[in-house]
Amino acid sequence: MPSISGKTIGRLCVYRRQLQRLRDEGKSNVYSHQLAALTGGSAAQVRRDLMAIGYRGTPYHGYRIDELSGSIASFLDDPDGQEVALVGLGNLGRAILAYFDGWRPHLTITAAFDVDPGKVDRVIHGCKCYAIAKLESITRRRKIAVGVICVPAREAQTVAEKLAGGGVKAIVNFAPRRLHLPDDIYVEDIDVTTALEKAAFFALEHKRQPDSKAK
Amino acid sequence: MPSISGKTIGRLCVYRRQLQRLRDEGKSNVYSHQLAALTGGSAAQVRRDLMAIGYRGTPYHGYRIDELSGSIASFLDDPDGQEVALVGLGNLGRAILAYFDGWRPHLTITAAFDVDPGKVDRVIHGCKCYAIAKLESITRRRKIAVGVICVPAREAQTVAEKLAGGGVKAIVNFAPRRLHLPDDIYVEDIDVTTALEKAAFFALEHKRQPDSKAK
DNA sequence: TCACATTTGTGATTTTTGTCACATAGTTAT
DNA sequence: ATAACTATGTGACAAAAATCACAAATGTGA
Ligand SMILES: NC(=O)c1ccc[n+]([C@@H]2O[C@H](COP(=O)([O-])OP(=O)(O)OC[C@H]3O[C@@H](n4cnc5c(N)ncnc54)[C@H](O)[C@@H]3O)[C@@H](O)[C@H]2O)c1
Ligand SMILES: NC(=O)c1ccc[n+]([C@@H]2O[C@H](COP(=O)([O-])OP(=O)(O)OC[C@H]3O[C@@H](n4cnc5c(N)ncnc54)[C@H](O)[C@@H]3O)[C@@H](O)[C@H]2O)c1
Repeated sequence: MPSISGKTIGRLCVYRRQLQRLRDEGKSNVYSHQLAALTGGSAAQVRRDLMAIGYRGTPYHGYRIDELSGSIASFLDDPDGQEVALVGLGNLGRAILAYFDGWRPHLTITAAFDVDPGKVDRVIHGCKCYAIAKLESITRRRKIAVGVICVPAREAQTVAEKLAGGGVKAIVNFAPRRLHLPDDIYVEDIDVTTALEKAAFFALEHKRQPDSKAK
Repeated sequence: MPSISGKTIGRLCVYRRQLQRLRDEGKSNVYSHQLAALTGGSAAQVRRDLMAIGYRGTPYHGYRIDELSGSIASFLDDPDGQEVALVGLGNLGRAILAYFDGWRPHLTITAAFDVDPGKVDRVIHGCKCYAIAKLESITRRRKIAVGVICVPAREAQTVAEKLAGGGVKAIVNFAPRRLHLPDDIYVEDIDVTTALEKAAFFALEHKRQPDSKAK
């Protein structure tokens, strides 16, 4: 079975976003090399990725934006929609809640959890905050399969286990800790600190060798 | 010249963070397989990465935590320290500012920029906010080489060009837009939306095939 | 109609990344 | 000593990802 790579999935998300933008601009067709320029890849890469989901363009006309968009959507999205649980309403958690508030209807953060009694039972950015103790029962009852972890690093593992216990199958983890979970649970780490340190390193390289053209 | 891969750089940052934690726990030595378990890689991977920076452990004792930590630091860090400029003090920008406030001294966010007159000239989370018009002159004068973009997507390209114009050499970009910049400027994208959509996809896979053991 | 330009789809190839496996070296126990 | 362990460093290998390059398809224009 020709399973599809995680990198391709990521790029498909990016393609789709750019397609939406092109459609808003009134375009109806797009070439692989245009999509490549917009997303920072190569034309061949784009074609390979689209091949993976079975959508076929037509030579000379490229891809029909609406069709391709729909093709990606039917590949990536749950037609019933998906709910997301977010744990930890600190600075980051609230920023994310605000950002995704009113987001596309098929993927919505519909439950938040925190230990802080000052946040529990309030509605924040359109999302009800529950006590952490209710996490497992609520995710299980509502069949929530996606979680976001925005709690301090020390709490991350515990929270991850609760999410897993509540039937969550995929987690976006902002805490700088490797989560130890059953193999069948997908974890996408977002490590802001590492990203910054990495950038700092490349800036430093630049200072160490003021000439090189390396990317 | 045996240039070092970006992936290795990223992992070195992660190793270092875990080393610090181990040291705080009073440990003085660590084995490659322990570091691997802590960071989610393999022991061989860890050894390869450390080989890349030239640090050598000793069989049976593994690596000395303080030495290795220092080795990584001297490889990654600017001994003079590095300043970072953050642009866009919205929800996300402020969360990041709060998070890195009082961070390790060698990498500090020391200047923030925004268009909003309500934020300009105030000090937020220990960081002075300047008018966006002053970006290029301030980064240039203070030789700031690292920037973080937290402005709305539509403004990201313009801001990126200003950063580049001010001599910034590496950028962490939170806006969901591919930045078009000279090749010698490093860009690290952090795409939260894609991360969430990707996680949602894998959760969905789970629902589509309730059996598979795939990671 | 036919030469020519443009773009897709994909086999072949290259480049990058990660893993294996084992010689080497340090440690312990007898 | 020396046998038995344990862990590193690294050449050889395997897997994954990206790129190349070209046949096939589509449109253009004389
Ligand atoms: N803020 C950032 O920009 C940023 C950047 C990088 C990483 N992170 C990571 O994201 C996480 C959150 O960061 P933050 O700045 O929002 O922290 P924060 O301290 O502002 O917020 C943490 C929130 O989690 C809640 N919490 C604590 N323990 C909990 C538990 N067991 N169950 C449920 N809720 C709990 C707290 O009540 C608080 O609301 C941290 O792991 C941090 O390392 C944040
Ligand atoms: N908040 C999140 O969790 C989140 C998640 C994913 C991506 N993002 C991305 O991060 C960026 C910021 O998100 P946010 O939620 O903080 O948005 P926000 O609207 O809360 O903040 C944007 C800030 O940028 C400032 N700004 C606007 N134009 C500017 C300019 N030209 N120069 C300087 N400052 C300018 C605004 O005054 C405002 O303070 C966006 O691109 C968003 O797509 C945010």
